[in-house]
Amino acid sequence: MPRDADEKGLTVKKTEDMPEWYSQLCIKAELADYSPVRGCMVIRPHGYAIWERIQQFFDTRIKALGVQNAYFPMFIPESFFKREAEHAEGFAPEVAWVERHADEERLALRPTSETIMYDSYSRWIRSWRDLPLRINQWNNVVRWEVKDVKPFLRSREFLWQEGHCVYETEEQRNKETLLYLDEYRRVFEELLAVPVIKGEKTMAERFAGADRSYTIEAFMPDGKALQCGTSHDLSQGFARAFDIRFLGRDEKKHAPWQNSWGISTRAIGAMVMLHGDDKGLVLPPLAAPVQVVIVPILFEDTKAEVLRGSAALRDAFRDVRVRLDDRDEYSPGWKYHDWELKGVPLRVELGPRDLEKKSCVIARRDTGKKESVTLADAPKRVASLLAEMQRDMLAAARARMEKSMLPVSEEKAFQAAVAAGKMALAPFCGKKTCEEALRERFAGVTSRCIPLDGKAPKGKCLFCGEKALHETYFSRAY
RNA sequence: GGGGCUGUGGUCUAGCUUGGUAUGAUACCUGGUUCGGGACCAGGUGGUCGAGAGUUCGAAUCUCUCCGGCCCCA
Repeated sequence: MPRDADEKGLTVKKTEDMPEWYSQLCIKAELADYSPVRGCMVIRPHGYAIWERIQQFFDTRIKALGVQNAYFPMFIPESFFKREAEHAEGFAPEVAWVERHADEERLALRPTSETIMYDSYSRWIRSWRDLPLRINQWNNVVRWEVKDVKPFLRSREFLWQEGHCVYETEEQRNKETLLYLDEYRRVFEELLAVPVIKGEKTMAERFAGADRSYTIEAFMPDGKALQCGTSHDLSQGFARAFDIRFLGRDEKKHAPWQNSWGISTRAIGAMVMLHGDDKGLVLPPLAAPVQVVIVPILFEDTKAEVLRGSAALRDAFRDVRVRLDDRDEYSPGWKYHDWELKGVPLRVELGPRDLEKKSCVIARRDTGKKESVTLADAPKRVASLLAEMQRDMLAAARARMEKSMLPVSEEKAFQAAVAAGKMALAPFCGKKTCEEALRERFAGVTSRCIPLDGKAPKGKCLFCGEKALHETYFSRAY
């Protein structure tokens, strides 16, 4: 695609060509780069630092809930993979295989690790005293996607965490599955400022091998939903297939209850697409690797003082992640553009005029507003602006999302809503066959979730006329 | 599965119809000058023209094969 070569910044507007805008943004903001292998990406330091923010936030939370980290192999024997029939069938189209010799069993590159982990679990679990077992791993998985590959949103290999817990009782399991889902909500809303809907997946969208799948769904500005995290109540098929049993308090053998849950680097994609603008990335302060950048305005005669003042300011901002950009080879304007492209939440400008007034200028990335603050007040003001920006970004995104959610009660309104890039909330019977028929009629539209805080449905299923079980969200999706 | 477009220094690109050893911009390096919203001047580094074969005195250019990328249809 021809681009203006002299444009270091984005050459398309977000509203004009969002797929192109998104790809350019990921590359030019140095979050990611292409790789020699189609469908795979390189995560560059700026992108990886955001992933580390996510890891740190979530890892701290789950450890407080009693989860331990571990690591399992990325190669899974085919025989393991096939033990749970529904699971094997569900993942079959996107599994990549390693085959070395004809007489050796081939190995799957894990698309998810239920099978290899549960094989170990069967040896580790003997009695009810071994439960609950709560293990998480931060790892990579491979899903051989063929179409619409994009940095972060869909790639053949991606990073994620997968938690796999085993419980004595169904009640405890059910309760915790939802607890992890709520932790995901916190990652997205509190850290990434991405509002989400918590819900249950319909039968057609359920994880292969689960009795119930829960999801958090975000809504992107191009009218597509993005599944951001899932938490599954697994069927006891896994326990049976991998022979996980425990001796209960009643001195009898029981099959335990399990869940699995995951979020991936896709979270970065959601944040980029939701908050980015025509100037580049906009990072919510808590997720930003650098929260404040100080740009000194250097003139020959005042250079030394301004640099000294800038360094003093940097030291005064010791409670935030701050960077002093004292590079000599770029003009201040060039640096503004560069840091805006990279999404740094606050920029502090310090020049001779400011220094004379014992003040500095603070500019907000999300609103573009600038204000002059005394040097003495700057650290406090920076802290409060960061907190404000974090809140405002979530509130603004939530307001936009709510405008995109539309309850409908007849098929015509449904069609109009999804065509207009909205998320339609419709009464639905929940049947797999009904949903499959619906996908034929409305190309690209799928059920997103049954909201957990939803009301009882009014009337019949919008698509087949049978009894409606739930109000359900539908839209196009990534 | 069918059809179309495309591949030239890191990036974007001219040249291809009509064959003569590659144009410009940007980036990068050096020096100078500048710096309150992408400064400027001078010099410089960097290309087996996607790969292979063929035609020709001579191929980025013509022919064939292969490989990659993008788009449309089923």
